[in-house]
Amino acid sequence: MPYDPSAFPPFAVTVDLVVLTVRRHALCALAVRRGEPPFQGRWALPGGFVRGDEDLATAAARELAEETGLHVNDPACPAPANAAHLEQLATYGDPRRDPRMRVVSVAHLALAPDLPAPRAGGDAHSVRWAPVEDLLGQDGVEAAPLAFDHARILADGVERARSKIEYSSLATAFCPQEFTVGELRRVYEAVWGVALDPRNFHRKVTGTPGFLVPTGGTTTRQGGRPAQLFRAGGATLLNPPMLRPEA
Amino acid sequence: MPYDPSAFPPFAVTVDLVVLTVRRHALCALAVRRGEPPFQGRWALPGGFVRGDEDLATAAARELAEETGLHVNDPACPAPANAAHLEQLATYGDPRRDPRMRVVSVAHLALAPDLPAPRAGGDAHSVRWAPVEDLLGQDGVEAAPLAFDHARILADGVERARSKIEYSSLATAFCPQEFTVGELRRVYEAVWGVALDPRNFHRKVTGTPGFLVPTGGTTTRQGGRPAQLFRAGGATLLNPPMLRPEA
DNA sequence: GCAAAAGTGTTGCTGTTACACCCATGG
DNA sequence: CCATGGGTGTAACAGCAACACTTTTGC
Repeated sequence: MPYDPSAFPPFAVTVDLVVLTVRRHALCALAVRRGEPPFQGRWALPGGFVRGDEDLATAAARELAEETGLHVNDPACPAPANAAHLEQLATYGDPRRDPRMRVVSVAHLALAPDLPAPRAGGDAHSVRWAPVEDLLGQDGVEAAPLAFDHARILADGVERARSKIEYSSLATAFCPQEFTVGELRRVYEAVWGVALDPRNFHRKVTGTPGFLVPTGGTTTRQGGRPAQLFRAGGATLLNPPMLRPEA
Repeated sequence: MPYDPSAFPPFAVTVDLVVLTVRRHALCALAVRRGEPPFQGRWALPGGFVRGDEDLATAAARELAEETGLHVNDPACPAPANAAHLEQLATYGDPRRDPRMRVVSVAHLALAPDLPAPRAGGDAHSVRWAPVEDLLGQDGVEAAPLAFDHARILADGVERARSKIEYSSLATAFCPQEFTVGELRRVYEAVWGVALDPRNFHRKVTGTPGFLVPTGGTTTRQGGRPAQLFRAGGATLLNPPMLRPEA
C-alpha cells in the first residue's frame, strides 16, 4: 500500500545551502546569524521553505540569489557575470533535527567565485563568509557550533567539493570568468589544504583537452612573469583525474 | 526570514528504493506493479511514506525489509545472512511528479546479492526482478515506461552504482558472503556491460590490501580449476580505482 | 641585479594493458 | 584427452612525482 495521499504525516520541506568560495587562500562558507529561537544568535546555513509550486532546484536557486545575488550557471549560456555552480547535496530528515516540528531539508551545494557579492536583503551583521575551519572546528579545536544539524551538512558539502574537483572541472566555478593557471592551482590548494607542485599542475591542466581554453590575454596581477589567461572549457569530466596528495 | 514553522505548504514525504542485484549476468532492479491509479498496472519502484517519527534511512530500511526480506548491512557487525548495502541517492520534488498532490521523494539505493529473496507480503504477480535494460529501454528501444519519474530515479541509481564500484569495494555487496574472484569479476562485467581481462582483474583485486580476505576454502561451482573463496575485507575505498574500459 | 611567478625538459617510478603460459578439475 | 575456468610472468606503455632549468615581469 505504498501511496495513499489522503493520509500522511505533516512535513515541512526546506532547502539549505552550503555556499562555498575561496577567499584569501581559505575555503569559506556563507553563514547567517539566526535572529530568533531556536538557536537564536547562532550561525546557520542560509535556507528557507520550498514554495508550494516550486521545484527543489528552483527553490535553491531562489534562496541563493536572495542571499548572495548570484545566479545559477547554466551550461548552455556560459558564465555571464555572477555565475555559480549549484547541485543537490543530500537530504536530512531526522525527526528531531528541528525542535519545533518535522522538517525535511534538501541541502544543496553551491560553488561561487570570490566576488564582493552584493548581498541583497542581508545586512553585514547577520551574513558573513567564514572559513570552514572556523565553522567546523579543526584539529580538536572546538568552534561555536552551528545551529540544527548544519555542521554535519556543511561537512558533507565540503567533502563533496573536495572529492568532486578531483575528477571534474568544477574547481573553475571558484574562479572568475578569466583566470590563470596559478589562480586555479591556489583554488585546489585552498580546498584540499595541501601544496601542489606548480610545474606539474600546469602541465596537467593545460594538457587535458577541453579543460582550459586560452583567451589570448595575459595578466601580471600575481607579480612575476605575465601569465596566460584562460576560460573554462566545455569538458566537465577530468580523465585521468587530478590526484590529491595523500592525507 | 528562513524559518516560520507555523505557515508552510503541505508536503508528503516518501522514500523510493532502487534495489539492484545481478542475476544471470544482468543488472536487475526490483519493480512493483501498481494496483491503483495513477499509473495503474504500470511498473514502479518500491517505496512508501515516511512515518512521523521515523528517520529517512530508517524508513528506507523498513521498506527494503518489507519488500525483499533483506536487512541493512551494518559495517560494525559484518554480513550475517541477507545483508544489503543501503545509501541515500537523491531527492525528487518536482511539483507535478505526482498528479494527486505535492510529494517529495527521497530515493535510496540498495545493492543486494542474488538471493531467491523471500518477498514478505508481496505476491509474484506484483513484484519482480527486471533487467534494467528492460525497464529503461536500450539503444533507442522503448520500454513500457515506469510510473511517475521512476525511470529517471532508476537511471540515476544505476549510474551511481556504475561509478561507485570504480573507486570502492561496493561490488562485493552484490556477492554472497563468500565468493570467488571470478564471481566478483562477473559482477563488474554485468554492472558495466563490458568484458574484463580475467588475469589482470585477478591481480588487481587480490593485490589491493584490505579488499579481499581469503577464507581458506575453495569451490568448483563454476567448473574448471577450483577457485579460492574470499570474503569482503574491511577496506571500503579502492586506491587506485578499478578502471572502467572506455565506453 | 634580484625576487617572484610562469612555464619547459628530463628522469625514474608506479600501475595498467595485452598477452603467453601453466594449473587443477570434470567429463 | 580436452574443455573450462583459475592463476602467474612479463614486456611495452602511459601518467605522475621530483627537480633542474629557462623566461619574463616589477622593484
